[in-house]
Amino acid sequence: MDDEHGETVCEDCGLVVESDEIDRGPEWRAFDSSEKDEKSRVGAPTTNMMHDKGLSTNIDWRDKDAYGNSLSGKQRQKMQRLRKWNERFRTRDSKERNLKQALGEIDRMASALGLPENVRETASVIYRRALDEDLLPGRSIEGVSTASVYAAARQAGVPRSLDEITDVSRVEKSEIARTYRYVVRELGLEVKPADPESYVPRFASSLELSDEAEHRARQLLQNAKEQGVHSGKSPVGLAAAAVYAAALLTNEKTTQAAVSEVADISEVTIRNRYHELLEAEQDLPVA
DNA sequence: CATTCGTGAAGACGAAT
DNA sequence: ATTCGATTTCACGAATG
Repeated sequence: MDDEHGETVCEDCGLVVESDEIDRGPEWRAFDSSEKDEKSRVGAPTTNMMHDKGLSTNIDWRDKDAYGNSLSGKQRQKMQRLRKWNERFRTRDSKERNLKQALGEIDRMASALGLPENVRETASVIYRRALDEDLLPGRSIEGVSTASVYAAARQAGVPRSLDEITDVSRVEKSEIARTYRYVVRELGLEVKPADPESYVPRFASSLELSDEAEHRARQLLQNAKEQGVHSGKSPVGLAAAAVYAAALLTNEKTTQAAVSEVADISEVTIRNRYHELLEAEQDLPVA
């Protein structure tokens, strides 16, 4: 194992057997200590991202015995056969293969969306449950996978909008929404309405706004929350409006068009929302 | 000139029936 | 399955700087 390059290299011949495809780059940013607590996690020993939870037998690809000694020719051939059979058992029934494919999709989409690993884990768990409950018939693997990712991201407090999800998925938005609702209902999943604040960090950093502006945006949202200004309004729109309003208040250069761009929200909606936000701000004493 | 603002019609969505 | 009410979006023109 070549730790420096993250590659698995055959010690005998130098052949690179497997390059590490896992992105080890920063997955999330913590903007204050409370958020850090929210986002950080401690690695669990088992993982649901592998179709067998990583618990099934794996036969090492190296032709070494437990002590690291090389194997004789006869033993090598024997090991080859064992590996082959082991592989067959692992992907034996259709459910297992189904899972394998779905988890691959989940991983792909999660990567494309820059979602942290714990979200992929959650998505995997959700999919696994859906499969166990026989929710699959009549629905595509892709659709359920996508719905799982969507649900997982929201549960983890790092929501992605339906539009963003749609971009990386191979199924229609309407189908994702439909499947998502179905899965949530059938599995009794608890998904609170998305918190507008959880969108703020992403928008703010995309627009390269100062930390101060970002903080203002949060204040505006909390303020609005207390006054119940938001209800039935789109959380994304609220977040976008708060970011825009905060940029104005801190004299930073941004346009409605720019915010609208990164948030995938129409300018009109931003206009409507940020008026409401500023009104709410005036009714309450500023901190 | 770019950006922002307000309007009314049209589409999308969820809830209720 | 359809209807209804609220929200969002689009397209436009006007105002602001």
